[in-house]
Amino acid sequence: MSGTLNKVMLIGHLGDEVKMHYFEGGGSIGRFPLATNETYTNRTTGERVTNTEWHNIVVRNKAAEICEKYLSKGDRIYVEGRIKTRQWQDDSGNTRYSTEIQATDFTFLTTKKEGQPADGIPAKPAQGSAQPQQPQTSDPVVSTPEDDDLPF
Amino acid sequence: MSGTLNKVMLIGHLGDEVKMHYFEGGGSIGRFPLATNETYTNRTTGERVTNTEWHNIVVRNKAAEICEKYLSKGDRIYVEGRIKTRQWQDDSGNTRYSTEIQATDFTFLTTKKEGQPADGIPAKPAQGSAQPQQPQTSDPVVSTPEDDDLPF
Amino acid sequence: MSGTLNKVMLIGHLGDEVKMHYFEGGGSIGRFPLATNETYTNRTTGERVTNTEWHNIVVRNKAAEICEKYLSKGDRIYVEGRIKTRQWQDDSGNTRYSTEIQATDFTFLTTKKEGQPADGIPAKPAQGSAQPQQPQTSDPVVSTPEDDDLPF
Amino acid sequence: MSGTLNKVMLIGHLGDEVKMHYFEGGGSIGRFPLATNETYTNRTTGERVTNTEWHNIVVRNKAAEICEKYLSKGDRIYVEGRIKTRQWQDDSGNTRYSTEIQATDFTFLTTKKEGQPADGIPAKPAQGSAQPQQPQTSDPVVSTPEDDDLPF
DNA sequence: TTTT
DNA sequence: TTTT
Repeated sequence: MSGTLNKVMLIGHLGDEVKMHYFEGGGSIGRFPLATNETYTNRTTGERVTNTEWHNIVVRNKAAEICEKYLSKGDRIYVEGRIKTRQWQDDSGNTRYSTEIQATDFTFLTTKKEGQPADGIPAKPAQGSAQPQQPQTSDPVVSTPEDDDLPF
Repeated sequence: MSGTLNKVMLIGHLGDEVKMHYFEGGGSIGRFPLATNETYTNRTTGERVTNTEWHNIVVRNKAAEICEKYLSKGDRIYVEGRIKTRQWQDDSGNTRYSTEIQATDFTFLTTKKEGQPADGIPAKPAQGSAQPQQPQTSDPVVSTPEDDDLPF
Repeated sequence: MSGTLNKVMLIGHLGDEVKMHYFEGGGSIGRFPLATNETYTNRTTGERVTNTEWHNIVVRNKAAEICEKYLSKGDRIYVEGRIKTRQWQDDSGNTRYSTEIQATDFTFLTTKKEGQPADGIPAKPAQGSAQPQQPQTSDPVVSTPEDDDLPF
Repeated sequence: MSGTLNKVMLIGHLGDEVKMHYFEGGGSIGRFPLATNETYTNRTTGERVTNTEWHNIVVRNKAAEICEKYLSKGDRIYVEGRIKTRQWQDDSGNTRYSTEIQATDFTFLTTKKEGQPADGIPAKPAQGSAQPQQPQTSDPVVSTPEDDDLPF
């Protein structure tokens, strides 16, 4: 069942700090809002209008901790991931939907001042492999291994 | 205001027919649900589980009419677009959110039997340009020109 | 060192069979040409012209073996990867360049007839992880783990 | 003729200034090298190695002029486009290949100091459409209209 | 030839 | 060398 693709690529600015949530089993999840902009030119008035789109970014485990450590409100980041719409029942019994971007890769685009890794963070955290005698290639982007996903 | 990117790329199957809506000014909009799949292997039980993600695709004007004409429920399509979350107030006065994919490009991936264009639809419909003496390059994908967007 | 992105996404048809090469250490590499098309409308003559672009796809290890097993000349596939230009000296001492697409993910788009996996191939081969009590999420696309890259 | 996709997405730094070339018919072309990085950890020695990949970016017409005006060596940019491999015969009669990225969209990622548009450049230059009474939506990224392509 |  |  497949032959499908669900991919999102965003470049935007953090609208707030990364909010972490830690689980008993040792896992963690980080969330932050990301803003992208779109510009209109109203054909009637000729004025330019900017619309902001907010995306709910979700990162997990080591990647989440890296984000929390190095990202701040206002920073620019490239995020790659997939769209996930969760649904739940509200108090009135209505089905409600919430769409998130589950991040799988990201790259920091804000150049930080001091001894901060900005871009140069330890890529592919926790990929945890050990094949001797061969170089391990890692992306310039930080990838979140599928292996340590949590069950939600 | 910008330096941002809001891009979605999906390959999936139509969950229903394209539903058209025509406007007085001559514009039109088409909507259809698109399914992408994700596969889990439950680590405890070892069984494989498939989750389906549904995306609300929105196409406009000529592109919408092409989709309505050539796409059917079950067909596979590549869709490129941007994420747009609209909000409105429900009857109880709560703010509700609905996330759509506003398609900017697409390619039909289902091979149709008869004299149907399947892939070979007239690309870049209504791009409406006329620069003489030079070949017009057009993408293999159908692009929806920004110019004929409607105000919503 | 980074903050960069090198990503290629292709949908095309195989121009030939997957050619495998096996290494002593147990690794393997598969290569095949992939065709994408672009359509021109010549503005002077009004005739439509199709240009074909050929991409050199390179897949490694388990992913290569899956490709060899299930892909044939003419099949359609989605390939995600990165651009890599290798250079070498030709017989005349000139520097020559060859650009390849090193595949990191792919999805088969040709629906196969019989009991062939077509889409439903065992995703994420060899990701080889073992974290108990949690479901392993895997993409609908087949990912080639970075860990088993070979040194070239 | 199609159902194919040829898409490249890069974030990198300019290795040199934008080199312009103007044609008699009024068209223009801009070229610049773009660097992306990839990081290895050599499994034997444990040392981290950075490999740089150079991409030949080609931009046309108004987009080229915007690039020349606002981009400098070292600047970071997001480039979207397609892969195009050109071939020609060298002096020895050998067929030689050169792979370029024909840019279709881009976004400046370097924040400029002074009154420079950096990100806020006039998007969608020369899209040249005139549909009254409706807002024109334009991407945050600069798009190069297909219409003014030149015949090479 | 870029960047960190 | 693919596909429509």
